[in-house]
Amino acid sequence: MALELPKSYDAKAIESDVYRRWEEGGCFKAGAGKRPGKPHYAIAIPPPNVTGVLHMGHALNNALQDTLIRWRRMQGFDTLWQPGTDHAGIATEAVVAKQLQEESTTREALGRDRFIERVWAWKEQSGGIITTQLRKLGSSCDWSRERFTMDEGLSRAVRTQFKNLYDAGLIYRGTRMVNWSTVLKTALSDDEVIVQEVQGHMWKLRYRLVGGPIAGVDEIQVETTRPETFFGDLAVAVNAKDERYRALIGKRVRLPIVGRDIPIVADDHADPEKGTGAVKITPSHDPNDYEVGKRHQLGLLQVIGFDGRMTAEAKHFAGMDRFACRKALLKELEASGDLLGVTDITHAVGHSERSKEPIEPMVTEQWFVKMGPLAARALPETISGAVAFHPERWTKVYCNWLENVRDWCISRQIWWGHRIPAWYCGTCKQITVGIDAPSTCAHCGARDLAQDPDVLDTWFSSALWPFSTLGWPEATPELARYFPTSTLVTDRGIIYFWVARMVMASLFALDKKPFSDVYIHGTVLDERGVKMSKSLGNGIDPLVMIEGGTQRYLGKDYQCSGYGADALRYTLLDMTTEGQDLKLNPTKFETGRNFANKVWNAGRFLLMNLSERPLAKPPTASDVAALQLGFEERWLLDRLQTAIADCSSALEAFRFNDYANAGYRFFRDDLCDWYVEWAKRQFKAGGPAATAAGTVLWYAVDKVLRLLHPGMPFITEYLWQQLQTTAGGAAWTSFLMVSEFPEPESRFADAMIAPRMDELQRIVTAVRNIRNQQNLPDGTKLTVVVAAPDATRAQGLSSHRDFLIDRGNLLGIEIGAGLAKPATSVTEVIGDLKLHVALSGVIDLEKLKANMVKQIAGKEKSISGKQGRLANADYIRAAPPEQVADTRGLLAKEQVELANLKETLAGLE
RNA sequence: GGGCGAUUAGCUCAGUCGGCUAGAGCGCCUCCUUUACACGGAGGAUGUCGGGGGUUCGAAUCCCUCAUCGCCUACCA
Repeated sequence: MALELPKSYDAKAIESDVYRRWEEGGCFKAGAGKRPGKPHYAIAIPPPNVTGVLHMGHALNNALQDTLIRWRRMQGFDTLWQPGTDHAGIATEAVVAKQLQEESTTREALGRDRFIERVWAWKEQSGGIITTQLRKLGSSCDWSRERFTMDEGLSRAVRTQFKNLYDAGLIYRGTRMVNWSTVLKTALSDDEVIVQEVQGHMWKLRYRLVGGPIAGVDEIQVETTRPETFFGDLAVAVNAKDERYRALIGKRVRLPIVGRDIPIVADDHADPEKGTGAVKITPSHDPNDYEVGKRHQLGLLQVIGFDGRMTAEAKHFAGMDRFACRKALLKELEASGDLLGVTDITHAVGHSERSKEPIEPMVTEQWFVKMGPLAARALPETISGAVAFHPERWTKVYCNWLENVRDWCISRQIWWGHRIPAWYCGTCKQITVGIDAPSTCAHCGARDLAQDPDVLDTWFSSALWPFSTLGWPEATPELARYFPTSTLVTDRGIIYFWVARMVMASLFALDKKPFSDVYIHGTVLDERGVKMSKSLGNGIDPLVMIEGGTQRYLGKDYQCSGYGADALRYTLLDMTTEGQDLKLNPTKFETGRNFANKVWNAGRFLLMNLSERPLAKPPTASDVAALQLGFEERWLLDRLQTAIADCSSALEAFRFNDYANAGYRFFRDDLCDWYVEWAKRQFKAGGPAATAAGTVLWYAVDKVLRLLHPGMPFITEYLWQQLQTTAGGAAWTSFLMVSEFPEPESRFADAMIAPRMDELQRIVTAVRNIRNQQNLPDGTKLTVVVAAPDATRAQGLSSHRDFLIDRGNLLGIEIGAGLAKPATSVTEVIGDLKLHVALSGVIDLEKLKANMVKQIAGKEKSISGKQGRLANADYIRAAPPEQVADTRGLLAKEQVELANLKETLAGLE
């Protein structure tokens, strides 16, 4: 069976089967694999939009979460990775509205109830594709606990939180200026507005003074980028300190075309340095002007309607789209001579994130959350470190936002979402807020109640996600067991509207933080450094990378045979360095594919050998310790301990690339390149040597599969299962996924061994280098003389004769103190050793000399640097003594090496 | 306007407390189809650590400054 493994790893052939077995084995369930005495570790997934499809950002986000949760699960923690999706109010409503449009109907024609039914139907039918896609990544979520923000339980959580906030005076209804989308016909929060730099114009308008000139002045000039708002002007503001206009304060100007008179008021909003120093005030359509209007009791005058068309106040422009109106109006103003000029400018304009059109600030009655007290409660959690950001720099960004937070507009004039649990009394006009629909008015007892038609901002329910998914407001066992959650893994883009609001919501609802650590990962960019997005055509589909297909990217088609989820995950982990952005292209995943293939083949090699030399059972540390271990085995075991420690500490610190690299280095360099090659000789030798090699190799492979598993779950699980069968066991009866993550075994650690192996490796490499340099084929057997400085060194090296002969592919080796250089030979210097390689053919002397000269130059540079340092009294005084001692020791070594090099060079002349 | 990040090999990036001749992957050059793997092995070449100044015995690393790129943020006169 084992021998039937194909030569190349084909992820497609195993991944779905492995995932199914995990699921059937209950491995994803909360608490799977937990061991006594271990704490809980929980992650609440950032719920993707139910309308969404998996993109590379999701792949990264979930690869990181899965790595963490698998690692903790294997460590025996009581883990929960809570999955689910978000109803994404405006986004989802827009999708269904578009469908209706294609059917030549509208949501209004359908009516509220039927429209919502329609959205649900759509959600049931095609929603949730993304959770299937998450499974293909290998995500080990507890799918039995999947939640949706509009589930009954979560909806109840929303109403409860709303009522509690309302009762606490932290939710209010008020008339405010909000961001208005004329396309979506709803208010938007600041977060749903994206500010874009656009090319625009600044027009200068003339308003004439009423009643003739004053001090020789008969007009006032104002500038605007939005002339159509002028119909709503209720004043012109000037600064009281501005000499130019002081005499005009209190006078009136007449608006052209409409002929309405408005006052000139003094207000600090007018900056004498900016523009003409006089500002037209349109309280209904500009946030600043709204404030000015309030200060001077100017009232309101809406001239742009909620649909973006001009109102009756715009005279003969009424009914015209605001931008068409602008154009027509400018013509008239120009004709009347009231348009004094136009300049091109670049300015920042807010656009609706969803529908893209410019936002119109509008004065409307909306629901708001009073953020000040919530923010004040949230700040100390972060300042104290109870909620810690990684990388740490986001702490400042987050705190800064909390300190300057503005009230949050939470009502949306759409239908898909949580309807605001507030009822208006037809009798006393008062508001009754309830978790369940009240039958009578709480104020007057009347029965004619009408519920507020609006729904809540999607982020209101998202803010409750870490605890609403656990059953809050019920005191469920899950809430007691997994809350607060442990780590939140997310993108910097939603620190404000999601992370901060979860902290505030959680502290308010439960008086507990929602999580302890927030890991902010980078953004996925294309190879040019531009953020990936569907509309730009620079996205890379994770599923195409996993399963294969054609990837259209930056105008070119890439054929991908399917790298597999592990390759995708490994590559992403490898690139995840402390929150830096990731520049990707479709071939980048070869990194992971190649490594996965290497893992596959190492597993194949072990399986082949175990099938020839079966062991009674998978080896434990004690089994290994009971063997007569050779130097090479002890070296491998020592390196393994380092790898285990490095992987663990990297994951503890959210250093995903270090984790990936520590595993890679050990696997590729130590295990494959050195130990496996050595083991081949041992297997050939047979007997106890073969048994020891097989045992140690299995032990090491078992450990390294565990180490790699959180990052590359499929291949490691599959190989591990194959290995279970080689000792007569059965596959799929237990799972690597829920078995123990390695911990360092101190009995296998030996600090003396690595430097010794390092020297042997340098000797072997030197021989290979000479072979290559002299244009000898790899297979050429060579005879080597190692001249050691003394008998002790010679003796020490002699015990590694077999290793040197095998790895250096030598015909013979002679090791001794002060051995003479053979007649025709090439010499390489390795520290205090001289390595003479006997050669029969023609020796390329020039190459040797050039190489020697280069080495000498490098050595001399290094030596003179150290000599200079040691000659410096300040260095001796200021540097730590160990440092100085190290420098002295290294210098002495290098001097011996230099002498050897020079002698060798002289011998070549 | 304010804030943050980045700038290290041809490309993509590591480099933790300032300390040994600055590393990896890809690409490149040479050799090797050796019974785990050519998605491989062996060996090799490649650096003004963005520029300038400073602190220090010592700077890729700390400070100042300039430049370029990116992100976030700001009341659209």
